[in-house]
Amino acid sequence: MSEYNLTIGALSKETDCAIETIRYYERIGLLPNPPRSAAGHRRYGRSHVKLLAFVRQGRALGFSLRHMQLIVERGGGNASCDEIRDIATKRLTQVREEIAELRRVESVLVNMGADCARRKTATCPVVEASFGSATS
Amino acid sequence: MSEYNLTIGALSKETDCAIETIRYYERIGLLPNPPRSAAGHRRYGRSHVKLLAFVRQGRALGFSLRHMQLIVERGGGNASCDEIRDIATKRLTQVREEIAELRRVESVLVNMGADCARRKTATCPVVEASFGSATS
DNA sequence: TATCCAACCTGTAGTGGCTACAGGTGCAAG
DNA sequence: CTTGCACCTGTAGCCACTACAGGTTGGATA
Repeated sequence: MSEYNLTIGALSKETDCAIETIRYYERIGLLPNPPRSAAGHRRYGRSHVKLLAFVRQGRALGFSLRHMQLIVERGGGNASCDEIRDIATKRLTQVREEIAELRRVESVLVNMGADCARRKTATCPVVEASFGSATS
Repeated sequence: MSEYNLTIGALSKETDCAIETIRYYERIGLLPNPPRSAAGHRRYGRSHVKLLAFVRQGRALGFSLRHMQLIVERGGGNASCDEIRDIATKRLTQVREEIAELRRVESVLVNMGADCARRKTATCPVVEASFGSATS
């Protein structure tokens, strides 16, 4: 039944999450304290793999650890869906803003490159333009 | 001539950069130590405004402070243009990768929202799917 | 059985780029 | 003369890790 046969290294490989990070998550209370072997080594089961994979997926989507903690705590509850959807919706808005901002950045960088390629003067035109002779 | 008549507060307003951040930049050697008034207050001139504005613009484009420091140091030199263009090119690549990644994230979030709206079960389907009954 | 090395353990400090205090000084207006 | 603001220094906190130092354990080999 209780097949806690995974070492922290094995869990790390399965979830593609660094060992240090797993211990960190445990320390901040995001992952439960796993059972220990006689020698004090952590032993994990399938449930831990699922939970950690879930957290990592959330992180990859840009949710904070605080948010993941909130979701995990409220995990099974029935009043939680709205709350979670709210978090997800906010994140979606944020992602779209970030994309818009990065596109602006992209175009600025492209223009910079174009300027740079056009005239190769002694002083970099990029620096020259914004920066002038301001070296104290 | 030497019109160092700007207080740190005035510089902060002109560059839209927090006072604490200005002092931080000075501490790490990115901004030069400005002259001081009799009372020990920092006094800035036009050159500082330009330099700080340049750094802030770089930051807004996603360059690290280390990079900005490098560019500022090499600022007037003639061998610097290639180096700077190299940094900018790398950043452009990175920005494009970030945009691609955020688009992936966006679509995942949209799907999540759709799932969520479709069936409002007791347990959140998002949590249910990835997370199962893993609450230790 | 002795030995070796990788994998584990704890605890602490460092990263980047700020941000937020605590506790003090200076200066001008009412 | 006292109120109140802007400034000063120095330190600690934030997030999410990451990187040690210095020690124990587990399993394979000689």
